Amino acid sequence: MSTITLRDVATRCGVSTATVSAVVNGAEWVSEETRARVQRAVEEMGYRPNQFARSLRTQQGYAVGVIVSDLTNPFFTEVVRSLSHALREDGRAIFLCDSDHRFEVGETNLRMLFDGHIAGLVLIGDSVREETLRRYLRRGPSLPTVAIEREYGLDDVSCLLVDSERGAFDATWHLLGQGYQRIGMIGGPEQGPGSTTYARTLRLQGYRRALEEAGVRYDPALVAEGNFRYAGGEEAMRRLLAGRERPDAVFAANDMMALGAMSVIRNAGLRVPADVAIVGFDDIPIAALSSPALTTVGMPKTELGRSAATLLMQQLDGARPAAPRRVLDAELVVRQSSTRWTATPV
Amino acid sequence: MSTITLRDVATRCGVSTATVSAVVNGAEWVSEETRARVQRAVEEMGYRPNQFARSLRTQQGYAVGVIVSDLTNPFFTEVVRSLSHALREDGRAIFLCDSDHRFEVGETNLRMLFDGHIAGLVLIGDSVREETLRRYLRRGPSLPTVAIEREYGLDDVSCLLVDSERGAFDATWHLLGQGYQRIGMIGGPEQGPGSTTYARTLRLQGYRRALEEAGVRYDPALVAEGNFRYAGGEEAMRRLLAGRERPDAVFAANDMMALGAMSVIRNAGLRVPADVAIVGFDDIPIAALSSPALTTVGMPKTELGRSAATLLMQQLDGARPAAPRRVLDAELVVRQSSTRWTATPV
DNA sequence: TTGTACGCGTTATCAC
DNA sequence: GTGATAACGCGTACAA
Repeated sequence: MSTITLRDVATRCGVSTATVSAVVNGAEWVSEETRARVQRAVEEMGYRPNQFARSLRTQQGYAVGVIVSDLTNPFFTEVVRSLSHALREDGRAIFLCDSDHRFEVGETNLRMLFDGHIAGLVLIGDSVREETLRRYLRRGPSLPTVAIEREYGLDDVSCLLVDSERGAFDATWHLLGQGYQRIGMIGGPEQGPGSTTYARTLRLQGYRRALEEAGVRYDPALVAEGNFRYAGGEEAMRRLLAGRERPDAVFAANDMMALGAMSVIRNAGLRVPADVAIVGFDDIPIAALSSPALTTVGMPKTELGRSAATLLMQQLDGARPAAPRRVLDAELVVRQSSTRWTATPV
Repeated sequence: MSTITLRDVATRCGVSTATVSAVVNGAEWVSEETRARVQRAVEEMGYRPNQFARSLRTQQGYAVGVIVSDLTNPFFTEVVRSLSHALREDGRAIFLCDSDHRFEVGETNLRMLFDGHIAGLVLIGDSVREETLRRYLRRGPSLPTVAIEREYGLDDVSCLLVDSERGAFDATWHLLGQGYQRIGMIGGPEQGPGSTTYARTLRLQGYRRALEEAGVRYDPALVAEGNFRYAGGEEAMRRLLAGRERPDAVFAANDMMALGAMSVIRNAGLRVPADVAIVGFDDIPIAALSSPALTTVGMPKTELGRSAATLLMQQLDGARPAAPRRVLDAELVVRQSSTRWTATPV
């Protein structure tokens, strides 16, 4: 019942541990004959290499650390899902951490991951301050790292981003096209976690650019700060409704907040989209299910996960990434929550 | 830049590695004075124990493996969140795997986890066949294992369950009380992954018991098989609607399916709850947001995660668990999707 | 109360 | 082609 070691296989085959190790790791220099013999023994005895011993020796882990800012947000789980799928194919395990939108938690996670000697790191969302990450990364030979939706000014971190500016522009433009006049926005937090995501900055910019191009004056009173969570959307929407002149449309920087806003609007006795239109961002599965169905900007979630895995694996294979910064596209998905003049759904 | 080892700290303090090790691991026998000195050196030098070396030596990992059957289902993420939170407090990392409702994937995951030498295992949902689990568990000294919502007939696996029978009974009874006559059900899969969850069996039983106690004949034609996913709910509902006499209420074995069913109902031009009422199970966050808001049976998600962590940690501390089987309660949450006679929401 | 020395299972560097 | 053997960093008998 005790575990089978390299040595066990070696003695059984009458070869040395070095040889077995070579076979297991696919080294070139073993004769075809012994290779076959060893391979068979490995199978028969059910030998599995001890990762601890291996990692201790090679000074390099095999698991990939992943820190995600909110496991509760379907956008993130979708990305994680696709990421973990791709990584599994490569035989890599995932240390998953949820930073819960808090830097302290994210940084605790980071410490745990480094203590566990991971092979690579994927940061999804805004879980860790740049300064902290830099400190950790400096400690050793550069750790393959990929950031999703957050740009770090560190050479050896490849960033996987989405052109949210364009998406936000499209969303706002669409609202303008529907005839809405006072278009508000619920943005991300202006400080702390989330504030430095690619998403926050660009979605605000896109919104402003659309207004500008349409010749609509930008009114700061129509922009409320959220926190990318449902409750934050509710709160922000309440502030917006309490304002002097309420908006007749709202673009929220993500779907969770959009849904929160929607509930507040309806609880206030207003109708979506007749009284207030609403557009979100991400296209999480619920967006299509809410009622009215939520117009939103679709993020390439699966693609994000898959690309991150690819980027990471390239780095793991020793290649300094050719393009350490990659930008994907987002696409507007029009549903009922923003189409004023069409019939209400059945 | 090279890593600091136990020995570095030892020489710096002029003590032996054994002493440092003792301090780090909180052994009793070190004098207060040296302890302080060592502790300070540890801090100053930024020493971090090498987990690989430690685990290699102790033959025991520090990470906990978690296999969840569907990361896309908010019920599971909620449980994982709470679990990982509790485990982080204990300084344990989590290897998270998504089995995607497929045994092959789940079992691949299991293999990876065992290769990684985890300290404990948590199975959420139905990811792994009992037979497979038994095989793995037999291989070594018993690995602390907790199963959530799935009962395994293995001595050293503690099972954390929810009394779904009662919840399902309540749900069905509630529908009967609302005056619905032909109450259908969308259940879990009858074979393969999901079929052996606690949830599937008990929710069906509760449904049947309620009918029975109310003196309503059980009609197999009103029960459709689903797969715990949104699409499965849609499909099952389509079959139900295509039946000779359509149900006027449907109890779905989880919320994802309930939501799928709801969309099919509405697309068929029927109204919820006027024409067909619907009740789900789990009380995932979307349930409250859908429109009409979904009546459902609330699972103690946070509690499940937390309890699993506790159970696991007890086992990790060497205690054979007192109650290897623990059953929590579920509670009916009545919302609009099942209340025929009340006004429709604003 | 502290130090010495060995072994955990691998991989890498030699010498054969 | 293959086999000894020395690390990798830590925990822990056991001796002092």
